[in-house]
Amino acid sequence: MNEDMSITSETEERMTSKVDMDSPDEASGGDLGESVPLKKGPWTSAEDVILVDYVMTHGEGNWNAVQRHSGLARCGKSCRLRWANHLRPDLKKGAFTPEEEQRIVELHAKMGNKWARMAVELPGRTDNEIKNYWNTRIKRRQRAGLPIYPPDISFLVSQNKQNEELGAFSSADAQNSDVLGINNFEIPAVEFKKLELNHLLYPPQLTDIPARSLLDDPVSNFLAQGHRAPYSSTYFLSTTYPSKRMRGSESVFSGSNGDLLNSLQYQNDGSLLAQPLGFSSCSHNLTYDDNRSFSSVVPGGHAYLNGNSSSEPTWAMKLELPSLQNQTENWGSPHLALPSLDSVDILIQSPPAGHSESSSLSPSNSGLLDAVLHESQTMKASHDNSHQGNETSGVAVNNSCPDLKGWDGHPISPLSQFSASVFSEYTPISESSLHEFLSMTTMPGCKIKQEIGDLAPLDEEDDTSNQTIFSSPKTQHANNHLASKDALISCFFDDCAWDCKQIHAVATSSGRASGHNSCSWDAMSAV
DNA sequence: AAGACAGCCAACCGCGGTTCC
DNA sequence: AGGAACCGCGGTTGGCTGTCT
Repeated sequence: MNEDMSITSETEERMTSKVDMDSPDEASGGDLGESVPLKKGPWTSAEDVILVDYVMTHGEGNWNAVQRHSGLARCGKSCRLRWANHLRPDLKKGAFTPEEEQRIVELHAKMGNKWARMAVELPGRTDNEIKNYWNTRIKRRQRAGLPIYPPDISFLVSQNKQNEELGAFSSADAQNSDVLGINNFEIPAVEFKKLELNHLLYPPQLTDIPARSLLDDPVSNFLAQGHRAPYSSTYFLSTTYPSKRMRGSESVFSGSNGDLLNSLQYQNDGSLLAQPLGFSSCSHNLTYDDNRSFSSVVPGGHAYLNGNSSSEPTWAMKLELPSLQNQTENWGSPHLALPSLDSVDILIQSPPAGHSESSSLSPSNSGLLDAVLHESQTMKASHDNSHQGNETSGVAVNNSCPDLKGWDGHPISPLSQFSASVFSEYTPISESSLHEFLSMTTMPGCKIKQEIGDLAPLDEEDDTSNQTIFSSPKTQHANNHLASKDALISCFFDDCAWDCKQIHAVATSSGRASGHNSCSWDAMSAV
């Protein structure tokens, strides 16, 4: 279908093609002759053949030369896009599989709107595809009032966030640990320096605990659960369990959210070992009310808005969104009104700047030690405030959305509420913390764009070996050149080629892994 | 049957980073 | 050093299609 739609007939070309000489991009990128207007609109099969022929001959890159050398009346940018999104031989066609969808959710939780990076993790898929999928999905879910992420992913993200924060402080500003109240945990700082979502410090059993189970008896269930959440994926089992990182009795929740979590530790065999660690740096408390449900008392928490308890991970956010800044007062308002869907979108995509900054500051990131110090002080103040008045603010938050729905439409679980709450750990809602927030938004270094990949690229062997098949267009070309051009072109327009491409992708991957790079595309096409 | 609406997707646009001269 | 060219990314647009009313 995609191929059919993207390759227009000549008749359609006449109808839809248009010429735009005014585009500044083409003016800058196109080195064409004065008389050759650049075409826009859908590509024709003839143009595709020309482009494929050119790429197979000259390789990828230097896209503006395509027009010069092949006569294709397309700007370089358009050529690159066409190749990357439709003509590359390794592209996977068809709808996303459930596994891919799950992966996208996880990756988005980890990376935010880093479509290109996500595409690297999803072999055969393009950033455009993923982006379109996500945008559609997000709109649908928002419209339905559902959270963006399933509770277990929210939970993972929230824990990762805590680890990130601790990592930042433990290594970059260890002397400020007293500010955080972190005094007596002995986890080596190195564990925090390299954290990313894939390397969470707890085993899958814990990630898979159905959030709902906590509703009945949070503590005992939390300690004893071994069954799986409905959304738990094999991905978690295969990629998020860094056994080599699990030393004996390491803290599972190396973050700082609440005494319960702080008290949980895992042994190497995955069994829980309850041991209070005695640190609690966060500004909210976990409470266990008469309704036998957890409530996370936080000074703020936009994650609750619109029922989106599973907020966007903060490190995925950009900080320089004017619209976000405009939301500040609403966050600080003691009588929060539920935002419109549009504003929720903004909120989902852009949590409070101060918050984002918090999570963005890792030792490997930008070196903004000042910012770290500043936030240390902020956290200290927030911590103090939480002891003074978090009860009231927390109740307000928890009562503000009585009919929250979970990922699958079920009432939101207390665990996911907790997960959402920890995102908002330093989100201002009280007057004092609002001031902190406002001060953070104007502090130096506030315009950092947080990118998780930049934070934790240090331990890449897991990711690259497990997930990345086509790591880059350049390397892809190195494989492509092995293939016969004719066979390749025939595959492009052959409905049966899809499976070949998948096989090719797998074979290419395994070939690389084993040091065999000579997987022939011809051979695969013949399968 | 037909119009409205939403979903989907290809393509475009603008911007920022990098490289080249 | 600085400007131009190139490249890639993320956001947005517009057209097609399917579904609903």
